[in-house]
Amino acid sequence: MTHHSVCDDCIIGKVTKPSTRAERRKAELRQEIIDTAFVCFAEKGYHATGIADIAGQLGIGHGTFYRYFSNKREIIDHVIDDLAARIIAALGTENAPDAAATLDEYRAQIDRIGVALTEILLTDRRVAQLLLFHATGIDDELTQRLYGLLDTADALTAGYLDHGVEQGYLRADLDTSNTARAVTGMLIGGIVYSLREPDEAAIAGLNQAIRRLLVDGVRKD
Amino acid sequence: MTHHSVCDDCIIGKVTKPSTRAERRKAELRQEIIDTAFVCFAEKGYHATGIADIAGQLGIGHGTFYRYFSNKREIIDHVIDDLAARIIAALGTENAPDAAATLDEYRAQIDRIGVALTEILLTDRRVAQLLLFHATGIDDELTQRLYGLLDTADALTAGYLDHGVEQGYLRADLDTSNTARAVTGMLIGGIVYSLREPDEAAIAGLNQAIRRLLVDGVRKD
Amino acid sequence: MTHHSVCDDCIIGKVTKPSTRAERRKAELRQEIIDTAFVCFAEKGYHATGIADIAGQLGIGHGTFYRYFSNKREIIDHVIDDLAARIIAALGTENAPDAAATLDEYRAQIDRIGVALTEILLTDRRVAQLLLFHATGIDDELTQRLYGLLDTADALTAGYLDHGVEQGYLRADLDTSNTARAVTGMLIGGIVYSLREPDEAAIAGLNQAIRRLLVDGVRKD
Amino acid sequence: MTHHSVCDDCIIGKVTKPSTRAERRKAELRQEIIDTAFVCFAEKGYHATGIADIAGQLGIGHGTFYRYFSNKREIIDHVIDDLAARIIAALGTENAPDAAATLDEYRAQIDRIGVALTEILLTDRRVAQLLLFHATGIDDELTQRLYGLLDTADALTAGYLDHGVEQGYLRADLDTSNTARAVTGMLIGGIVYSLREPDEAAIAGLNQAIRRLLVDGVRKD
DNA sequence: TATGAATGAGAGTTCATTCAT
DNA sequence: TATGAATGAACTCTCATTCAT
Repeated sequence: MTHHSVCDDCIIGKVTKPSTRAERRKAELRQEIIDTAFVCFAEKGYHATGIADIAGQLGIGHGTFYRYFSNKREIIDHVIDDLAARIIAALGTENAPDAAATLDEYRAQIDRIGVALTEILLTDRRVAQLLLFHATGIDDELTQRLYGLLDTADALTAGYLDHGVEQGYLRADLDTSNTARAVTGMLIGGIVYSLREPDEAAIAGLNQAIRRLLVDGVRKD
Repeated sequence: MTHHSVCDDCIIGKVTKPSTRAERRKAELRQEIIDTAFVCFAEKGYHATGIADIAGQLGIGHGTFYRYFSNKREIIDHVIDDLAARIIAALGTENAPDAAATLDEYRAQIDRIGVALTEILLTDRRVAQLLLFHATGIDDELTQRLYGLLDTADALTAGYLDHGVEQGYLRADLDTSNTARAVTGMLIGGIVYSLREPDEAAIAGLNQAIRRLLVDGVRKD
Repeated sequence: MTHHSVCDDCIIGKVTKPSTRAERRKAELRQEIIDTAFVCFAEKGYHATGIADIAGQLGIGHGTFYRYFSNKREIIDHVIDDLAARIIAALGTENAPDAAATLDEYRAQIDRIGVALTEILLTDRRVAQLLLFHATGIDDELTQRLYGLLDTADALTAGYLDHGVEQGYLRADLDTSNTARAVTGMLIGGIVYSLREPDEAAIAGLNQAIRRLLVDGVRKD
Repeated sequence: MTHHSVCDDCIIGKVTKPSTRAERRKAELRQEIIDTAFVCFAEKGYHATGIADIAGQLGIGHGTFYRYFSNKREIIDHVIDDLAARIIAALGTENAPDAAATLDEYRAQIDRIGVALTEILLTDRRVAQLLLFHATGIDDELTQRLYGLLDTADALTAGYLDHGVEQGYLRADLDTSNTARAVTGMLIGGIVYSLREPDEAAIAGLNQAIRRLLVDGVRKD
């Protein structure tokens, strides 16, 4: 009854030939359902969204939904999976944690990550909308998965910090994992702020403050 | 249809005489309903909680609920109001932003605030549980109110920072409002972490990292 | 999850005062639902009957049904219970197995029982309709209960036979329990026949044949 | 809308040439569908069995079903037809009603019939399972067909009795048709008993009692 | 011809809300 | 004033049937 053995036909490495046209169409529709569900959940919330809404939006009969997913509950897992994959893909491309060798390079790298994150989330704010507002509190299991995403983010950040410590441009006694958690908190805070405040200048200001806090701290000297 | 003209008999300044005993009893029951709703919402979530659950828990008929509140929707407003008041009360008591005159005193103050916050949220984790997991995504209006709470927190934090800048122990060019937002993010991140991780030592570690980041920054020198 | 602890407010011995009027009305409605369900199930069958049919027939909202029974499945148990009680009441009244002391009296008693049975089932053929046609094959558990009714009937008949053996007007080596089973079979066969053939004379003919078979056997001499 | 013009390619007298191979294959599959439907209906009941179950069990697409039968409803007719044919075949082979010339031969014949019946129904209890539990109450029309089977059984039994009367070893004034109905009732009662009670000795006991009742009656002398 | 993807009528069930008592 | 019986809109899910491939 565990929902997590989800990715039968997941994201990466699909070297398998597109197979028959029927199978391709099936996979397509399946994906379309996930995408539409994502939109509905993000905009109206999980509870306010009925299967009929998703199906109607897509222009399919609502019975069809159940040919692809056996549950309303099941689909949000797939939606979340997709989002996680999307985010990781967006972040992971060009910013390996070992790319920075000096504090200045580190600063530049942080800038790039900030821009990338902002990009994703301004491009489609529904991503954050769903993850932060509508995916919470549905289920213990789903909550655990969200925690897992958080852990991933923490680990990612910690990787950058660890590298900085190794390279010597970050404090040697830095508690990297806890600091990473704090940083993730700031980032998510920034994302929430971006959700309310569409003004890019304002967002840039907050990004700046976060970077500054992260790099220099608030101490005067 | 706006829900916000809520506070007929709100939090502060209830100088109005206790009036008749009947009226007092009524106010009491009203409060009990709010408290019970808080517990139910926090534990099972808003959607999974029925009016009948709240009433049953309290031992009143569920029709009675509608003599005190006209909506299921309405009550969560009051629950949130109560929580906000509780948190502000807990924070505001002894820690005026102007209490710190030096960096050391500031550091000490931050410690006290951290302890106070931890206190509230470890004492009754349902507070955070509700605010962060179950109050989100119910409603646009409620979301706006949560944003309002966030703003309050930001403003509070900004007050401390402004004071520090004025006193000269914080950087003069500090962007206090954006930095405050970043700090609030860290705090909430910490709270979320506390929710999953009941080990007090771990929480203390994260608190420490947050304080350190806030005061010293991550830079080596 | 066993359905059988059914009779909270069952059939016999209701010495408990009718209590409040509200409670009486509630019990009444409950009974009306059972009766209406009986009618619907008997006429259209269990599967073809929707909760909405029962409620509509009764003129209540279909949500109301669920205030009295938690399941569609649950109500047929109560319907069957009621029928069993009705039948037993109808049979048991005046025909104790020890009422017959001679073969002639036995013959007369059998006549009376036959008449009583015919009475019940001609009065409301839906009873047999439901038990024989629509209650079968719904559920393993329900099937077991029907078997139980059959056993009761067998035991009842066996009682009469045992008494006859004791009194000496029936064969001493009679296998009373198996013969009772055979007799029950004949009776049920007769009931089925009555269901199709409303002509009372025809039914009387079959009754006669059954009695004759039972008392004299088919042997010429 | 009458379902009864069923037997396009029925049971008996299929002298029609086997025609093309394709046609033969078609008839085969058609029969396989009927057989599989029989198994499913008998085991899970008509309502609990989906077309997809039958098709899946057989390994064909469930769309294919509709190339052979136009209805879910239609197929049970064919299933019943098949069963009737099977039973009649099993009974009719060697036990012509005119085979018995004396009471002793009659007794022996009854034994043989009892054995044959038991044989059929113990060999595949699903036959009785379906006929007695799952075919009832589906439809008025189907009920009529079951009644027809019953009539056949009655007529068959009546034939034996008539013959006995003619031969003079049965009572001259015997109401053969009604007695036959009673006998059929006993037989069906016995079958039901066999369904619950797999112990062969118990079944033999009941068979014995039925035969005794039939031949000697319960009268002491 | 065989298939299974698509469909939607319709089922059972829940629960916020009303209102007579 | 407090109650809980009554309600029905709304929801999730099933499955017999159709039809393009």
